[in-house]
Amino acid sequence: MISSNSDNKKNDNIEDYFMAKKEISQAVIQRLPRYYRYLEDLMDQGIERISSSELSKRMKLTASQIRQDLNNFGGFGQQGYGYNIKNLHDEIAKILNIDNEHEMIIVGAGHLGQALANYTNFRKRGFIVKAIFDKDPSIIGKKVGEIEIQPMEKLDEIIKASNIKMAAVCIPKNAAVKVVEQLINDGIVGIWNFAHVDLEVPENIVIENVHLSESLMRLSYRMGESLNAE
Amino acid sequence: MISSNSDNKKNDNIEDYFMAKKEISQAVIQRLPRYYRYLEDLMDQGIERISSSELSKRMKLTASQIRQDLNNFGGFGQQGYGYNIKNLHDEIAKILNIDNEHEMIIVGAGHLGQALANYTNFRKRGFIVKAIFDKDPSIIGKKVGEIEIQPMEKLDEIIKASNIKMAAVCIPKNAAVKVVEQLINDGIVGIWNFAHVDLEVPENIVIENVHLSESLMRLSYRMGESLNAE
DNA sequence: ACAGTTTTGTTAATTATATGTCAAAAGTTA
DNA sequence: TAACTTTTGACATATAATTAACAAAACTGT
Repeated sequence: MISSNSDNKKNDNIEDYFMAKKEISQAVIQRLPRYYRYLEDLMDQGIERISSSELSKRMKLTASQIRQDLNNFGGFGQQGYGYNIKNLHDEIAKILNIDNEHEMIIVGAGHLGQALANYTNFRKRGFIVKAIFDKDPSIIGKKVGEIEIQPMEKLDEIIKASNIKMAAVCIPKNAAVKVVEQLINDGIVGIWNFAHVDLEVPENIVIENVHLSESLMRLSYRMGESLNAE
Repeated sequence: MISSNSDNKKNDNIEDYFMAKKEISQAVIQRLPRYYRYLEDLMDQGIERISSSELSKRMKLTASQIRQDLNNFGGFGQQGYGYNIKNLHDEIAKILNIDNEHEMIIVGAGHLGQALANYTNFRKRGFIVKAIFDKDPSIIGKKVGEIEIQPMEKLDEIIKASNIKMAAVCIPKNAAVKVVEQLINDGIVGIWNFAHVDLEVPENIVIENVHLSESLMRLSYRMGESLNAE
């Protein structure tokens, strides 16, 4: 076989080819924040460097997988040395797009919405809750942490007057469908969805689902398996 | 090649072989609760039957995948007819081990713990919160929904006096490691872990992690990708 | 500076997952 | 009832993800 091109990897389209942008698999994206967490912990322990082999023992992965995952984004390691933890941590922060602050809003000030609003760890990672909304008049004006619950009527106005691109949706599924449409019209790009519904959105909009009841069902399933296995 | 056994599928060990228990892949387990949710919705809409092809359109999967997933557990469909929704719903409930009630406790009565305790949807699916615990004396005795916040000192006593096998852990990671050890000693089998740590547990113990900050980071990553792609 | 060790990044092999195909079964219609 | 349609379950094929292997690079100790 004759080829004028030594790079015979499949390319879905010519744009990808020229941009040399390989598609990152969902499995890798899934693991990425976990690497970040482990690197954070290692930094806190004052450790400076780590090999893929040592990290693989701690994370219960194969060293091969770690190296291959990281090499999707660049060669961050050094032969004979391993990875510099601070450096790798910062690189992954860049990849995850958490090397800068993100303003966000929360729609729904029920228990879950309030829990998210109060969750100081998010702020530590640069996620700043700018506003929280609810339709229930009896709680509007109430303070959640440092911010006041706003009526839904203010949603469009507040988003449009800001640079907010991210919204957590913590309302029942029926309400969620319409609100999400509204959010997208207002310029929201990323939706952290806690409603029990798969939202249909244009392809430039990003949805991250947190279906807690599905998680609980998986726990239940595996408990059943585990008890059967005895 | 000559084989005395027409079943030439790989078997990891002789026990699996004799029990005819095929290993269910994580990918399937991941999807199972989603099938359940869609079937529930279909029932609510009063629809009686559905083909894998029609369901595949709604769920954005291939019909082939749906049939293969379900056939891991049995042949629930009928040729020329499809699947009876009520029947399949009930079968999946059995598989997920949610055809009976599960008592559970919540450790940590912070915002998240309280949010879970108040989450009526869980009760609807048969998950009953029997107790909620916290170490903060200032909130002990306070009511969350119908139950009172108990001091951590009562943890062992209450679990041992009951048949509770499931616990949600909503406390900081440092505290979580010790508390989980305690829970396991008390007879807890399944842990719904909201702490930012990977817990080390014996292999008969089941952990389902909900790492919210990792989910948020994935959202952030994908938003970065989406904005770059423009 | 040299010999030996560690460890990466890359390519190849293996395993796992998803998709496509089709005979057989059951439904539907005339 | 007979012809035709639908649809499954099983299996075969294709794609994706993980693990293994190893040459080349950089480190370590003498």
